[in-house]
Amino acid sequence: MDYDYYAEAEETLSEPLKLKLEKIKRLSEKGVTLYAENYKKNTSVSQLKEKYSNLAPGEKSDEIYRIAGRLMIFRVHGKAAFCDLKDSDDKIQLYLNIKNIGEEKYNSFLDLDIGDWVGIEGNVFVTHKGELSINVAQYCLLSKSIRIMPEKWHGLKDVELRYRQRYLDFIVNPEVKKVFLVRIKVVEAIREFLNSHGFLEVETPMLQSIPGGATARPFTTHHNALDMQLYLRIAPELYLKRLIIGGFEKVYEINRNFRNEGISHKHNPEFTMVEFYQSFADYNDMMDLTQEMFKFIALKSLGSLSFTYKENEVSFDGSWEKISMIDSIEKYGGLKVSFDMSVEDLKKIAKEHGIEVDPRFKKGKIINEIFEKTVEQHLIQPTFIKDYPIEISPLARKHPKNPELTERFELFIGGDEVANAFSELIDPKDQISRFKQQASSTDEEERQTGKIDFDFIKALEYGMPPAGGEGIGVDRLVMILTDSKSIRDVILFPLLRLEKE
RNA sequence: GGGUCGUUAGCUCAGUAGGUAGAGCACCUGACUCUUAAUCAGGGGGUCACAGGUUCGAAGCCUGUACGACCCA
Repeated sequence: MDYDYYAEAEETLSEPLKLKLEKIKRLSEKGVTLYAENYKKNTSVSQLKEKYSNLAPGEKSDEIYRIAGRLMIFRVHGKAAFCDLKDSDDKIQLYLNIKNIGEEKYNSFLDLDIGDWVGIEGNVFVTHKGELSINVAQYCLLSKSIRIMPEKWHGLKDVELRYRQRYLDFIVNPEVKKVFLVRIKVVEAIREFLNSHGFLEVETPMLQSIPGGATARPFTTHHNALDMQLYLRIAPELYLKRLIIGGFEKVYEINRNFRNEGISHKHNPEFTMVEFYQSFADYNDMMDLTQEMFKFIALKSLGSLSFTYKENEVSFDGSWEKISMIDSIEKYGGLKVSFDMSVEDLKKIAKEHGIEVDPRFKKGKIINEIFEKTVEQHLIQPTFIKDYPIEISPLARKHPKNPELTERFELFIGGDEVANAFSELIDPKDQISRFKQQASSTDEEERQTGKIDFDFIKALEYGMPPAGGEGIGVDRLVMILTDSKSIRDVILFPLLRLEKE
C-alpha cells in the first residue's frame, strides 16, 4: 500500500500523522485488510441499550451480538482496555480482556486508531460501575481512518471547519445531528399533513427562461444544445398556478429556490420552500390551514406545541392573532397611519421615527417600511399580519374593500417572517397591468425580475379558479423550532467561499 | 457594500510591555486487568493565515490581501 499520494496532497504532514501513516503501512504489509468488503451486523447500539436497560452489574447476555461502528476513545489499562464505539445514533463501551480474547488479538486491537470503523462480536454485560458494555470476543477492521480526529472533549468549535467539514461536525458534536433530525421530521410532517389534506406533490422547473413568482435577483446559466439563457428559479409559483389552471385542485412542491443576493444569518443563496395552492379557497382558508399545519409540524418534530426561540417562550396553542398591517402598526408600533394620508404625511411620520425611506417610495412601500421597523420585532407569538399594500404584492388579489390593499398575509413567529400567502390574482387583465407596473419600476431589482411571462398570462386567460396560495420558508421554520441563530446551522452544507490554500 | 473582531501544533486555547513559541487533548515510548475527559513517568510535533513595511530584534506595531464571525445597509 502506497500512501505517497497523501504527501502530495498535503504540503507538510504533521509528526503524529506521519507516524500514523507509517503504522498503517506496516499493518498493510502484514496483510491486514484496511477496507473490508462488508460486515453483517445483527443489532445496533440503541437496540442493545433498550433491550438490556435492566441488566445488573456483573450480569451478561447469553446471546453473542455483531455490531459495527466507529472507535472514538481508548482507555487502556495494561491487560484490559475500554473504548467507545459510536454507531449511527448512539455509542456503547467496548471491553477487552487479554485473558478472554488472547494476547495476539488483544495487542492488534490496540493497534487500531480513533476514527476506524470496526465490526465487533461479543456478549453484553454491565461493569462494576454500571455501564452497559460489550465484551469483545472477535473484531475486524472495516475501514481505516488515516486522518486524525478532532479533540474528544471540546469537539470541533471553529464554525468555518464545522461548515466545510460537516461530516466531522456530526462525528464529534452529537447535538448538531439533533437539529438536522428535527429538520428531517419537519419536512416529513409537511408532506404528511398536505398529503392527508388532498394535496398532490409535484415537481416544476428549476431552470426557467423567465424567473418569476417573486422579486429577487436570479442566478443565470446557459443551456448549450439549445443555446438558451436560463435562470435558476426564484420561486415555483407561476408553474404551480399553471397546474391549478390545468385542473389540479390542490398541489404543493417542497424544494430549493435560488436567489443571487447577499449571504447573512438569515439568507443562504439556495434555500428550501414549500409552496402550496388550493383551488376554491382564499387567504382566510389559508390562515386556518396554516395554523393547523404548524401545530401538526411542531407536534411531529418536537413533540410539543411550545418551545424556546431567541429566549422567548413561543406557543402554537390556541387560536392565533389575525391583524391587518395598518392595525398592527397602531397596536405594536403606537403609530396611526392610513392610506387616506398623503405620501408627504407618511414620509414625515417615518422620518420622525428614524425610518429612512427612499424618496421615490409611494404609500404602500412607506407603510411597509414603517411596519418592518416598528412591528415585526414584537411579533413573538404566531401572528398573521394581513392586508398588504398592492404595491408590494404583484400576485395577490385586490382587497374588495380597498383597491390599495390585497388579500395577503404573512405569518410572523419570534419576530421573523415564516410564511407568505394570498388569495391568488386570477384576472389576467389585472395581472398583466401589475407585471407592467413592476417592469417599469424605479427599483432596479424589481425591473430585473419584472420580465413579463406572457406564457403565464396566456395560461391565466384560459381561466384559473379562485385559489389560495402560500409559501413557507422551511429553513426559517427549522431555525425557529431548533432555536438556531444562523440559517447555516440548519443547512447541511451552506455555501462558503472557496477555501484558502 | 460599510464597520468591528478573529486566524498560533491535527483539535481546543494561552502567549504580560516588541526580546529563545506554551498548555491540555491527540500522537510516540514505558507502567498499569472495571475505566469512562482513566491515571502515572518520559518524548516528539510550529511557514504564529498570506505578502510587504517599521525595528538591532515582530506572533504582538503599520499597510495590503485571503478566509471566517458579528453588527449595519
